[in-house]
Amino acid sequence: MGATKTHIFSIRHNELAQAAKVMAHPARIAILEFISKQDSCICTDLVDEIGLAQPTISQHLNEIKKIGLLKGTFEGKNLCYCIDQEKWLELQQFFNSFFSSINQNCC
Amino acid sequence: MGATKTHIFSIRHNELAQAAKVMAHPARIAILEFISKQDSCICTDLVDEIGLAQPTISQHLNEIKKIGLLKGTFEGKNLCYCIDQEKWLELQQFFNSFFSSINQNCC
DNA sequence: AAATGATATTGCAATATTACGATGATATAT
DNA sequence: ATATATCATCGTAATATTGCAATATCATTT
Repeated sequence: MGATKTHIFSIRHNELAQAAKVMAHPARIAILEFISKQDSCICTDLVDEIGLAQPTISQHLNEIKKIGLLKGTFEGKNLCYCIDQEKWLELQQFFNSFFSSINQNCC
Repeated sequence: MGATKTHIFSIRHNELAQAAKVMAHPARIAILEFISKQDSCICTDLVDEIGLAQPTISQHLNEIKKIGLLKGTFEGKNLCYCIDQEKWLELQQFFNSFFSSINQNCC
């Protein structure tokens, strides 16, 4: 017990949930917003900006990276993380079509 | 350790994250979708439809209720849960404006 | 080549989430 | 009134998430 029973749900439902999960933490919301405001983006800036320890920021970045929302250079010094525009728009549409599909009223 | 440091984030970031959290589980996505398709909605239908135990469905419904997404009759037999249209649209706009604000490209 | 600076990884503790059996509450039917 | 049906709550086990110190990695300086 305790683990989400992903196998009983559709792929679409699982994917939506997984995408939502990435945004289900204020740090990741703040990170996405901060990165979008910068010309180039380095993890240290984020550590200063957000106020969490560097490993924690790194972990959050990884969660965002996992679903393909970040692109850029990922190795070495002075990394440049950027939001993948294409993926971001795809996600926006994904959410929007879900929101739009829930529109009937019954009460 | 272990708990989200909500106090270091803005109210807006916390609210967005909290709303995302509600959708960050496939059962809750499925529940929202199922309810929107029904004329009236009873928890037992959901138990049959989703395939989780009744207390688990009840818990998930509660998470959705907490952010005000459900309205209807909540006591007695044959409950009628419905999605609050106003709140749902509000949430859709909230997400949409967040998605739209992340649109600059740096790489 | 050693030092430095920036990010990643590991390991672990604290807390949150998920799930369900048992039980409780409440409304309707018999 | 008793039985039944439906949903809520409690208690608890299993698992996931969050956060950080310590450490590792890796590119750039010196």
